[in-house]
Amino acid sequence: MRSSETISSATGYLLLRLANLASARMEEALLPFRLRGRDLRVLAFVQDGELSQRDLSQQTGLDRTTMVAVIDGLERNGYVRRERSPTDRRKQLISVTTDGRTVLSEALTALRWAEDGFLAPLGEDERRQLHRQLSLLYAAHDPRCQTDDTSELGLLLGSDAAGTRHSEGPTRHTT
Amino acid sequence: MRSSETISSATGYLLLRLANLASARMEEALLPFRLRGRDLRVLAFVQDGELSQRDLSQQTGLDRTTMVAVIDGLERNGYVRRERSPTDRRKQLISVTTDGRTVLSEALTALRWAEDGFLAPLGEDERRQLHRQLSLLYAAHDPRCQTDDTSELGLLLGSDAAGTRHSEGPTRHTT
DNA sequence: AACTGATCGTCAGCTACGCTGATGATCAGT
DNA sequence: ACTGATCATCAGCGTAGCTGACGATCAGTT
Repeated sequence: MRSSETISSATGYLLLRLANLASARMEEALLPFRLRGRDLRVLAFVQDGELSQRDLSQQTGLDRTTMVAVIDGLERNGYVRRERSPTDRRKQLISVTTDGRTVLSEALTALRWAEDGFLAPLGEDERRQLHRQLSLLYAAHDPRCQTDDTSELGLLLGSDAAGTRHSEGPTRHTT
Repeated sequence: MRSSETISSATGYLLLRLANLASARMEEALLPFRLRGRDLRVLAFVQDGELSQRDLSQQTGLDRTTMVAVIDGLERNGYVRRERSPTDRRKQLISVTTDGRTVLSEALTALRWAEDGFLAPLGEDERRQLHRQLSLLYAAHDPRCQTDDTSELGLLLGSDAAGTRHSEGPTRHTT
């Protein structure tokens, strides 16, 4: 048995390597827009309404401190604006500018091109299937999409258990 | 139209975020083995035969300089050995130790546990489908997995073309 | 045998990322 | 007015990956 096959055939491994490759392509596609991947990610959510940086952090999954830098960049390029919330002056409400809206739209299009290229090896149906499975999995894992009762805890325990208490499973006696 | 839906529904986006989540779990699962994700990745390929660090770099997709550090770590833990090739004394042939073999096997098992947990939200069939699509896509993109006759060149051109010529697509006049 | 160009491993140094912890400003409740 | 919590921000840490350079070694040429 070749162990490389063992690991190459692991779904998680495939996921990671493919994400790497896809990421490279996407970054490349976004280059001319002066946007990094995470910038677009944030920008896309900004357009949904007047959100605070905190909100954006949670929605995008980025760290709150990272968000500062991202917004800085977007603001420097004139894609978004910072405004203190009138009701809660601690918050910075982030709003997209017309420039930002334009760039977002163009960048998303460019991204789709890149994505299409990346997924080209798959047929129409396979692509749809892939998208569906990924969506399901993402919905199940993203804390943002959880119904409040099941809550993060339940799922974490449910699936993490395999990882955390693997003292029952494969153990490693730290020599 | 909410643009967050636009980007959240992008397959590439899902791929990236899921890879992030999966990666965190896998790293966590490997913790007790004193292995990082990339360590295991390398270790798995080491077992395939006596490969040079150069070979490993290409196979795993890691940088040649990164490989030095990875091998250093693996060697420090006694999982692999460095030996100069007798036929080409520039090369370092990396071979796995019995300790390394044991750890690899255990770690792979732990990884499967974690993976199962992560994929739990999907049904049996969905999981299989997902794995299949990912495999296909990976095979199409990874230069290493190409059948030797078609050769790296052919498929690279075949699939890269769609991504490379996106200059035909939406362009951005760098003002 | 000497010379040239290429290859391999290694190292120093740079850049970028994400995170922790602390700080000042602000809010909500008492 | 006081206390505790929340928000944005900043400094700093550790890590990852990459570039560029270097010595050692190989293959081919003369």
